[in-house]
Amino acid sequence: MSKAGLTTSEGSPAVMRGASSPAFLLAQVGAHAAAKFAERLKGIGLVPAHAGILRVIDASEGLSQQALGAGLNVLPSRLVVLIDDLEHRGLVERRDHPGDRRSHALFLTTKGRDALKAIGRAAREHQAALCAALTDDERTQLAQLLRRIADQQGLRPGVHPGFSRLRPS
Amino acid sequence: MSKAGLTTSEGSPAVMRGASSPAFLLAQVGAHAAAKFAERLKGIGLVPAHAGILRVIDASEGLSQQALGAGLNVLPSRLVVLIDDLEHRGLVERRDHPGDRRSHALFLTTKGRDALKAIGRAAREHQAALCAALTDDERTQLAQLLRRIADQQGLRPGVHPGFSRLRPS
DNA sequence: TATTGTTATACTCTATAACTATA
DNA sequence: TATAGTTATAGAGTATAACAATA
Repeated sequence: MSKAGLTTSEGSPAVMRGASSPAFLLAQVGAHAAAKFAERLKGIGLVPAHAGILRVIDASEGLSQQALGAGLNVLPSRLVVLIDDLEHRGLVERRDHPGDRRSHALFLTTKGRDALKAIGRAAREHQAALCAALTDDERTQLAQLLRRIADQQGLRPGVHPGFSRLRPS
Repeated sequence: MSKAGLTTSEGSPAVMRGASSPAFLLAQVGAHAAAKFAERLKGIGLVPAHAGILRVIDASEGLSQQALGAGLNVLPSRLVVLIDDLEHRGLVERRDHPGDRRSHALFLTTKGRDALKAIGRAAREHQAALCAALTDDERTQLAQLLRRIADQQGLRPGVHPGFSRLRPS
């Protein structure tokens, strides 16, 4: 008994005046993309922040938690529990830092590198599903446009502003 | 004394293998866009969900809260406090629904319509700032690519999946 | 005295469930 | 009995601040 039809697909007039602007679509599709990727990671038992951490440690082994947090824009207190997770699951190892007994040196285990590969597969599947509507050329085109926005806006490559606030589904 | 350089802009190798993929960029730039827009709305004293509510009420006045919630994917309990906000600030009015004394009919006040105009201005400024790196043609091009993804992914026009989890700054 | 990692606490936000008044 | 709106409660997640060990 829809008193006013919003549930079904009727041509809504003013509702979407701004809804087809690049800015709104960007936020909308971006949130969808992040949620879908988080959903896939959940299948591996990880959250997006875990993936970011594994990726950065892999890129520069022996990293301290301080440096890791700075690179990913994650607070130290939050890092502790995230790394605890990864360590308990045997993906990451905290070793003594040579020269500074306060800090830890972070390393990936073999299991951690396997997990990283699984994440890579999930990312590729995610991308294929997300961009199913586009040709290869169009995907490149889209990436180039987005990269120019990202550069101009001063976004650091590989750093997701919303690492914090992303949950699956 | 960066033990491992992540803070500054050194050519990072494996860190960003996937960081320039359309999928990651989409999530990254999308989150940035949403945060920036929320920041602008904060200047008006609103959160993104408020803007969505005003927009939908304007599109179909006399709406019930039920219908509104269905249209925006917002839970009834959450709607109550959001509409309370808007009513206390004199932007929205809850009138008796003719024919069903359980439900309310929602209307925009003059102040509410003014707020909507202010939101429109904020949105335009936001878009100009966000897409500063692109020409008009490129913005259209970007919007078209995003719209095709949105359609194929089954996203409803005007409905932001992350209306919930967006905070300014 | 400053810094690394850690722990404890408080705060925000969202969802779930109970409740009322109508239908 | 079911539904609209409301209220209350609990849960998840994050940030802030205090703390111990080391520099």
